Amino acid sequence: MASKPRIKDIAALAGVSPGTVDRVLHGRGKVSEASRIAVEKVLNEVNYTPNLYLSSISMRKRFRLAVAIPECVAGEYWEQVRAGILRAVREYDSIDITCDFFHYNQFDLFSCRSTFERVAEGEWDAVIIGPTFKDETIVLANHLNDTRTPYVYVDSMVDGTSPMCFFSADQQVCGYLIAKLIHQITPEGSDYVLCQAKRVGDESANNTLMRKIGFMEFFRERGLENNIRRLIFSAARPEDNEELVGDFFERNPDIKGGAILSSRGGVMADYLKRHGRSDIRLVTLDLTRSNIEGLRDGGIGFVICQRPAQQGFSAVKALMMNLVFGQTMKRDNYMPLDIVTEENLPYYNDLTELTE
Amino acid sequence: MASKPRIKDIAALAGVSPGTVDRVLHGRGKVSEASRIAVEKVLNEVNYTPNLYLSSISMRKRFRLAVAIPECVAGEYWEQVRAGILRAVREYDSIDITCDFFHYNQFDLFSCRSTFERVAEGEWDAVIIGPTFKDETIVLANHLNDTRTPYVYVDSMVDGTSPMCFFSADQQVCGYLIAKLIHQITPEGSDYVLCQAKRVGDESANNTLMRKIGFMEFFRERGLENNIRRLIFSAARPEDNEELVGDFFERNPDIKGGAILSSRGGVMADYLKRHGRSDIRLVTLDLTRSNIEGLRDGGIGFVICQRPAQQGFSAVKALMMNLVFGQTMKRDNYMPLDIVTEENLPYYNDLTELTE
DNA sequence: CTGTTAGCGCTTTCAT
DNA sequence: ATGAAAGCGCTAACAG
Repeated sequence: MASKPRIKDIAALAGVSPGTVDRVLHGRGKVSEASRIAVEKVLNEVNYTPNLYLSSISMRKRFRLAVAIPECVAGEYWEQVRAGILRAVREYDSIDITCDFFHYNQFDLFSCRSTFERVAEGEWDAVIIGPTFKDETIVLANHLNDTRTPYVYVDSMVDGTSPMCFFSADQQVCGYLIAKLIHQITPEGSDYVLCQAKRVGDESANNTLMRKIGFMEFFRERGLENNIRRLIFSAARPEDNEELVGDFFERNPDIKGGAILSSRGGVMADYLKRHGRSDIRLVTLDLTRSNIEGLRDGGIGFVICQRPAQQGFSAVKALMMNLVFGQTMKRDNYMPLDIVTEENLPYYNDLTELTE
Repeated sequence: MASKPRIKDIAALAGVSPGTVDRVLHGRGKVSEASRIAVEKVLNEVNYTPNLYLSSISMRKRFRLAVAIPECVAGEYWEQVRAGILRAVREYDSIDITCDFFHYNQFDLFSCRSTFERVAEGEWDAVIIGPTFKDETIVLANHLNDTRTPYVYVDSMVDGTSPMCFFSADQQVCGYLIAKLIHQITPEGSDYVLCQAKRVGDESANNTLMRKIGFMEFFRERGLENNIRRLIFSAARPEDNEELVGDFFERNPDIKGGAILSSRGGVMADYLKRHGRSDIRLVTLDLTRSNIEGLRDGGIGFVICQRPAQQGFSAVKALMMNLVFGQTMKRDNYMPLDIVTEENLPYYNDLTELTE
């Protein structure tokens, strides 16, 4: 057999018609025991793999995706998720997919609620959700369960729901890793500051919490938890920090390292730079525009990247694999936590990766 | 227009037949000026994208790939490249691709030469090359140029040839990064050892050279080049190292960090572990089985990963995009240099990544 | 229950 | 030069 076996070949070998083979393959329609066995016998001998693109075109199917995620600010996290989604949709261009975006204000519960309600009103073949508010997500998830619409999460899992799968990073490990890195690049006996951006709902609260747990775990293991200071700063209005943060560092002269367990590291880096505190090393999260700048000018030592674009890409791919090709994948999918420095930064486009 | 426009739709709009549209789209056959303009006008208005899988099946094309790479040892670099290639072939299962592997002994020039000759004898639609010996690669590349067979490199570029593209990591940056990491995790004023595995041809020589340049560059920038010691050890026969390496560390008591600019870090880690020298931190290359072990038990601090599986995957994808879909991509493709620690290791399967 | 047939979108051949 | 028609592999509707 030079080329790949086709349904027609299998039919001939089994002494039945192509129609029957199709029925056996997909378990649809009625097939006599005898034919089924004959076909299955042949299938076991030849390694048949269907041409899935042909199959999807023959079925004349269209796929309507809804994407419910926070608003996308240029150069920030969710825009990268969105870019990954769009890339995947383009990659599956041969399949008739359309993709409707529903963005909500991640700092506004009511915005999330009404957006999710609009999503629930539509008819979708599948939904991608970027969860921020737990309760609203559960409502939407329940609705999708009722209507038997598959859905997947990006960025985080929401307990008490049953998505087809989710794409996220292990946040506790993320926090632990940040702690380890900041500890490694500072002198023995330093103090550390754990900075938290004041803005409420900046991230899915649970994610930040898990990161903090991992972060503290590292220092506790080493009996260094007393070297950790806390600082709450304003991401929305950096000018408010001048006094606040200035006071803080004056009172804590031994601080040599800082961690920001959100994507707002750039704000701190900027402050330190303006005040000539290049002795304080920072580690933060996500390759946002301002963090990239911080890496480049040395204000930030390491950035941990959760591959947002790949999360979006994978979400679409997982749904397509399931809807079109009937394939299932494991539910829990953790992205690598990329450690990005000034040196390897140029190669982490997170988008070119997906071209492969 | 609810659904995607088809050739038939375009034909109708332009007042010609589907056959003519196809001719215009692909510039094949003869088409009158008038029809061409009419069709192009419509094409500019509707955003036509062909269903490429359908197209490739209609053309009844088959693609035969040859893959000429070093022998694959389980758990080592080239096996991961191979896994990525196989994954991609499976992903493009709907296209009729076959893939023949030709493995050579990367330590044996004659093995490489005769293997490449066998590749040159075959008829291929495209070839993937993992170069080790420069001259033999050039011979093969020239032959492929003559027969107008597209080829791509994985692992490294070979100057003086013109592949369709290559997938590699920037080796100089890689060396620089290793230097930076080892410097960061060791106390101020340490000495460092740059270890080199004795085995000839262990890597494409040029790769190792570039890494060394990057490595030294880092220390030179900081005026620390005199803190670098050199050590040549045996990767093939670890037992030879007992005395050799033991002597070395006795004569150089201030060494606190070591770099191995090949994938053989595990051998050194093993030595240090057996001799209770957990104070010496190591950084090395590639997620081989033994390096993974070293990361896990703490003998190795960081491993830099060049994403071999993704290189293989991308190589196939690039060729398919070109052969089947007529798309071209940029020639130079640098993989990210992943910094792997004990913590993020579990998420760097490098294969699950490709599932996306 | 099952074989036959028409059709999916794209390409190619063959008359015209 | 160009339209009509057949074919690629797969599915679905329709007879029987």
